[in-house]
Amino acid sequence: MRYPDGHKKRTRARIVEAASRLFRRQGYDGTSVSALMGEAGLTHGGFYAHFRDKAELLEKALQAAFAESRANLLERGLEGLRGEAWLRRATRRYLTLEHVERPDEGCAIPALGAEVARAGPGVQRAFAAEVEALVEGMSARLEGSAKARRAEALRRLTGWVGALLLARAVGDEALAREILAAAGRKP
Amino acid sequence: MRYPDGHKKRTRARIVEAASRLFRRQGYDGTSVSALMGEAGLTHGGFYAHFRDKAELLEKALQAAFAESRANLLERGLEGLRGEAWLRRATRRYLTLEHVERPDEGCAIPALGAEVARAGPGVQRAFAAEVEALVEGMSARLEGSAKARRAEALRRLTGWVGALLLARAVGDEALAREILAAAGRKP
DNA sequence: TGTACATCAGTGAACGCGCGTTCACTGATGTAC
DNA sequence: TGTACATCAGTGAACGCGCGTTCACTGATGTAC
Repeated sequence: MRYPDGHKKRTRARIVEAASRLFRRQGYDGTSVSALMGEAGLTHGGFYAHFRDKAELLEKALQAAFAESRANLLERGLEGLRGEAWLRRATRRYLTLEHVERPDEGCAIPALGAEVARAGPGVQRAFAAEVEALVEGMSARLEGSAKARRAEALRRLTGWVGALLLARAVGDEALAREILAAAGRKP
Repeated sequence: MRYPDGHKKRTRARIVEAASRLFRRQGYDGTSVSALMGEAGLTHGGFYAHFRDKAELLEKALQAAFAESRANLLERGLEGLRGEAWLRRATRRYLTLEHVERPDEGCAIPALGAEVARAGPGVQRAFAAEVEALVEGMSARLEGSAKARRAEALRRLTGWVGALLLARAVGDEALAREILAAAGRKP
């Protein structure tokens, strides 16, 4: 081989990371293959040596984004927490103005959910599997029966996601703050 | 004039209605001027006799969609209801599988929120004004202090929106049902 | 009542542009001898 | 150690296509006389 072992693999990872950020910031349709290859320090032609098509990259980019979200919500200082203690800290971490303003480093659901809803079955399956993994992780931190924990995980996640989506769309910092605060309140 | 009074106004309304449905179903970027004029029974060239550009139409289409949502959530049999009675009925109306499967007749927030977040200030201002009107209407149906009512309206709305977005994106009817049920639960 | 004209909503060809994808090629490197 | 060669990740021109927008034109109608 002319390149050291793992060279292509690392390039591929760079493309996935660039796509993961750009798709969340500009949308999937709003990000050209050219732009994302440029962000990874490459030209557009080489793309198809790494991926079948742009949709396949979306699957990989979603997986990368969800891995970040799971780390943010379940790890990074939140490892030992359970029940209300975990929920309070995770909620506070999700519902921030920084998260509203930096979609490229944030949760993929508010950023790309609507486009995934219009995507092909491969993308939707990949997305659903990532959601399942996140919900599983959240359930494991909650208390009560398995059924109640899963329902609460889903309910909390959808509340977070809707708040972020709305806070971003109104384009008004004061209203965004109010939305985050309302969504973070006790029931 | 060669056309009866109000002819152009009615054509314009037809374009707005077609756009309102198509944007929600296929996204703003995913709907061409040609496609939406065709849906309104016209050809693409006439578009600019009615609107400055495609973004201006998005504003009008959002206003039309929000008017439908306010009617669905605040009227159409829900006029006299207050507090828990209204909330239960409105929640049941929003969190349905039919709403998941028919975005073109549904709420604009899960369908277009992410694209509005990336749109210009005109679109965002129009969107924010419609959200304010909806939240105002919801607050008026709730009980407690003005502050508490507004916070609860925002919290409920974001919960609904997130549930619909997630239920659509997973592309799996069973999981979608579970998400809707979890989001509709009592806290 | 009948005819010529002015109006203007709507048509459709054309514009420059950027998209996703393909493909013949390049050139830096590891290997063989 | 030095040289010729094979490899293949990455390049960039080219493809057909559909986009948003412009603009000269059309033709059905209301109005003037």
